[in-house]
Amino acid sequence: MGRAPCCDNKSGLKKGPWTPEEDNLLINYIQTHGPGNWRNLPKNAGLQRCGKSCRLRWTNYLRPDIRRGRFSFEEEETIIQLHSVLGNKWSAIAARLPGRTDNEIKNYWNTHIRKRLLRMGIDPVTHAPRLDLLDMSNVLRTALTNPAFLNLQGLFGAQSLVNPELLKLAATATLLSLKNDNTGLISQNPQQINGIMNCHQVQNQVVPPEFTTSQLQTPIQSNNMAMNMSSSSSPENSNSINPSYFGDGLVPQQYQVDNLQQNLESVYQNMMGYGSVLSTPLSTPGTTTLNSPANFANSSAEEERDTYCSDMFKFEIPESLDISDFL
DNA sequence: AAACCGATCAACCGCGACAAT
DNA sequence: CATTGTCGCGGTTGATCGGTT
Repeated sequence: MGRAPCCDNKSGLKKGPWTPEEDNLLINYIQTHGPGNWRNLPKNAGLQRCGKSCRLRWTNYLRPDIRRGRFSFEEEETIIQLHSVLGNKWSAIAARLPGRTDNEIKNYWNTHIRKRLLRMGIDPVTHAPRLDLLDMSNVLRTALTNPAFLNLQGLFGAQSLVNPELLKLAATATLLSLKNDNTGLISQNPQQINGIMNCHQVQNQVVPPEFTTSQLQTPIQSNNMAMNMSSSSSPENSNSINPSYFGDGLVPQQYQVDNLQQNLESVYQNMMGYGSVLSTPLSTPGTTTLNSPANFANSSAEEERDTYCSDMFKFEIPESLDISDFL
């Protein structure tokens, strides 16, 4: 089955990095005879290499039309767009990027673009949002406990990649969690929380009146629960939410926080459309936790490209979630 | 100064596709 | 049709380098 390896560890065949002398031999031979017949080329050119190694060296490094240097924004955008369509078809992608080799693109993807997409919450395999609700809650919690860290306008702001629905669910879950914890963080940080809940409203200018159940096919829908939390809370019970939160009032009088949190997760999974990213088999394993505090603290020059790339992954569902009365 | 660590990228390896015989 | 040989692709490795401790 198949063929015998081209480079069968024959004695005398060199491996490893190419020397300038070897490069010159290969270049001179190909300039004279042209590429092709890679199996016989090294013998004819006087190289102690296998044909495969020669072909690789030529196509990936010595070819005169190879374009060296940093990838431009346009090239990077092209790579991402093509990858979303073609997947790991590096040669097909390279065919659309003059002067770039498949190996170069593959390396650049794995060392730069892939990491950037992960940092942006985009699964580099599926090109779909990869938001971990629980991690999001951790981020928000960290923001509340460390206001100096809080730059949510930038975090979720004008170039946000995060589905605003999802963001608000995460924020809500966090707030509910904090409320449940009786940490006092909510009452201590009303401005920050308002910032969390309103930051997307600011950026989108257009804000639908409420988060309607028609947008969600979720367990919450069966409870007739809308996510509009603009009504007043039930001060007498810190673990309950006033029924008026849930829209048409067909919900139980006391909707426990635990149930709401469960439903939030269900909403999240349904909104994502392809199951939870917590368990999606297509998600890249071993990846950096999305939007972890460390990642934000370590913003670097590459963040410029985060902004640049973000337009390709924007969502279009601006919503607000007024929780002012909930505080 | 040395050790360590992560990032980068050239090069290798195995395999599938396909052409030639 | 089966076998063999070549090419090219995609995944992976490992050497090197720069930054950090």
